[in-house]
Amino acid sequence: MHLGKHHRSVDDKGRIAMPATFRDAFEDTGYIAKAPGHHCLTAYLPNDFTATIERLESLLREGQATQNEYRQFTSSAVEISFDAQGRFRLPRELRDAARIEDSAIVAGVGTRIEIWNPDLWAGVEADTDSLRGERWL
Amino acid sequence: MHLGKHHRSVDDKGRIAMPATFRDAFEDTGYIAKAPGHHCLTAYLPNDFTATIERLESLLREGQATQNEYRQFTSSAVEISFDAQGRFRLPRELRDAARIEDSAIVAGVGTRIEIWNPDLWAGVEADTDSLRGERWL
DNA sequence: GGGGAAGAGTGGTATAAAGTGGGGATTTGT
DNA sequence: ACAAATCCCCACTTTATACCACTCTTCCCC
Repeated sequence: MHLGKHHRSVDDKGRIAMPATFRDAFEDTGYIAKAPGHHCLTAYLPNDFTATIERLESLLREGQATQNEYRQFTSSAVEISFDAQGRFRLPRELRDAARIEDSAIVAGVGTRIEIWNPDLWAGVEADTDSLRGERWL
Repeated sequence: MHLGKHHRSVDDKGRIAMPATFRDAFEDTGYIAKAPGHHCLTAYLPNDFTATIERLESLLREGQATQNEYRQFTSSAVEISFDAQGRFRLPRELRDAARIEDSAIVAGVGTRIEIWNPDLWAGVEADTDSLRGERWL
């Protein structure tokens, strides 16, 4: 379970520090992929990523997902590794897709970890219309 | 598992650099064949290629595939080898079939590696109709 | 509460690897 | 024998990786 929101700088080499609270869950590697719609990126633990791929491949075999869907997800994904300071590299392709420049929000979203452009994340927090917590609190 | 998308130049000798992340999976050789429909090419590791051929031959024996299907796939395939810089040669026949001229997209698509004309690949990414990630994320 | 140690986050530099382009020898086909 | 294609080197540029240095916060322990 991933919780908490962290602001992180992204240097000109695309390096970004994984918040320490999340980093402990990764052993050595992890995966980053574009979220469908590309409003943000999603970071996966190795096990979660392979499980996601298998779920998608299963849908593909059943004809419930398309080859292009599979192409977009797999080709957007990259394996990451951490340097001695706990940073990983966010390829330019992914930074551009999520409109991330020199800083980003790394947010624990329960089952997943998302990486956002700070301005777009502000939009998430401003969206109070859909807040109807009385249904689940 | 092959992941990531790479833009590569194709020089006038038909040479193209296999992205380093994929190249490590090939020992010395690999195979390239036209993908059915010929919108792109598919690169296979030696083991994957023989497995694919065997799957096709099995379908052929069961009458689930045609001789012409078998002819087209096997006759389009070429064995590739890498030069000291990690490049392989894409024969003109295959370049023409996939409309590849002076650059190409090499994409890791999970179980396979595909080689695309950049404009045609843009069509893949523009196909967002089928994106319904909520089913598998 | 103050001092010290450890951890987290950020920035820069040096080195290695990846990608690209080209020349020239050798082979192939006509 | 000639032209075209292929192969084998070499050279250069860009990008990624590994290291090192510094600041700031947090957490102990005295």
